Amino acid sequence: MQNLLFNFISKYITIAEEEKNVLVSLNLFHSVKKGTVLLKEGQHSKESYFVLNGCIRTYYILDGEEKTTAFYTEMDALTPPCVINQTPSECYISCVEDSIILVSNEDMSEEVNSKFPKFDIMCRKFSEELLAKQQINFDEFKTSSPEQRYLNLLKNRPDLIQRVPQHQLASFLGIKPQSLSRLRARMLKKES
Amino acid sequence: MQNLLFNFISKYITIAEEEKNVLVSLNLFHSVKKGTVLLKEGQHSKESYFVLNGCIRTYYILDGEEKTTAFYTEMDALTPPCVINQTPSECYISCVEDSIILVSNEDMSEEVNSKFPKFDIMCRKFSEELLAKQQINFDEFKTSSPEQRYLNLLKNRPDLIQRVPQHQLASFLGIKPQSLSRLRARMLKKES
DNA sequence: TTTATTTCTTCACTTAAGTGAACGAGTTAA
DNA sequence: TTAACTCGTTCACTTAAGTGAAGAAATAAA
Repeated sequence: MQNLLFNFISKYITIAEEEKNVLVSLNLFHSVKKGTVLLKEGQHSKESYFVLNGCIRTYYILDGEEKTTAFYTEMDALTPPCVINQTPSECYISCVEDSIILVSNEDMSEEVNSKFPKFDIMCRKFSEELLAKQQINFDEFKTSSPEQRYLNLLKNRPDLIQRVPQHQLASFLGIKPQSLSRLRARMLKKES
Repeated sequence: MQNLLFNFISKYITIAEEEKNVLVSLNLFHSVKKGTVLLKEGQHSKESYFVLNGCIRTYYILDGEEKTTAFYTEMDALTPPCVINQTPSECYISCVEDSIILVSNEDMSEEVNSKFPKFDIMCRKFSEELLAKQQINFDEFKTSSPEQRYLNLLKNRPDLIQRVPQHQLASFLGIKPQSLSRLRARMLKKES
């Protein structure tokens, strides 16, 4: 499991054995059960997450309704807005599946950065990459209809459609579960 | 005009006179006319923009139709995805109004970073902030209807509604110009 | 196993966005 | 000044998403 992390890091920087040991000594790995809520609205948090295995999701509760905004799966990283802004959280984070995640908090990352300066460089590269990815995602979402979004998802993250409950998927696509059902029925008809 | 930039930078780091001079010597300021296209689909670019005054927008052309995804106004910064990914651009950038913008390219920023190391720190802080802002924006967009998005815009960026053509605004809100007209008519009725 | 509960689908109906066309107001060009 | 164009609005019509209810299927709990 740790090798997954080191492979990931190697994409950005070269990492020595002793540096690996620094990371291991921090005890970052956590195993969390499906349904566990990692962050609730109103909470203060300094934690960032990195998914090694499984799936977590972010959502809001607006007018008593869950609005899912993102799914994070293998090798996805997530720093909730409330951590960066140092404000109480407006969103929830929970586990869609039993997952193995890496949890780091800001105080810790300062410690890592001092023992392991290259880590800082990696973080910057990584966050630049994230920013671009997010921008593209946003643009794609804005410029397409629910149906196109569903087709995009089928193409880019087909696994999600299998592993995530439909009503969460629907909300992720910006529609109600009933509309997603209809949309799928419509598409099947067209095919035949 | 340069003071606008220095004030902005001061929010992130303290900046000395000599450092200001390094920046000024780079000749970053450009004055661009309304309608000027700064970036076209297919182009390669290493340029980032910072708006001191005026308004620029990013858009895509899909099926011959313009899809506006963002407006950047005073003190907004923009690094197009193609610059980060080093791929040909998929989007266009053009000036909505006569504007004064700061144009920097990647080679230059390396030079700045070496002469002026604190700049790097600023960039990281700034890009973290951007990432969080973008995330919140995205979440807000996803969790609301066109009407709510319009109300949000009225609250958060009322100036945009005045300074930007309706059909660009509509596409920014994810709808057609006709629908925006209708939506506004509907809201006026409700008020009375 | 049986009972709840959650999840997904379907239906009828309402509401809002998409489409194509037409019109007037304002701007630009000839 | 006239003609061409762009822009915003309105209209009638189509299409798709929202809503509330109901039922089937799968999952979890007793």
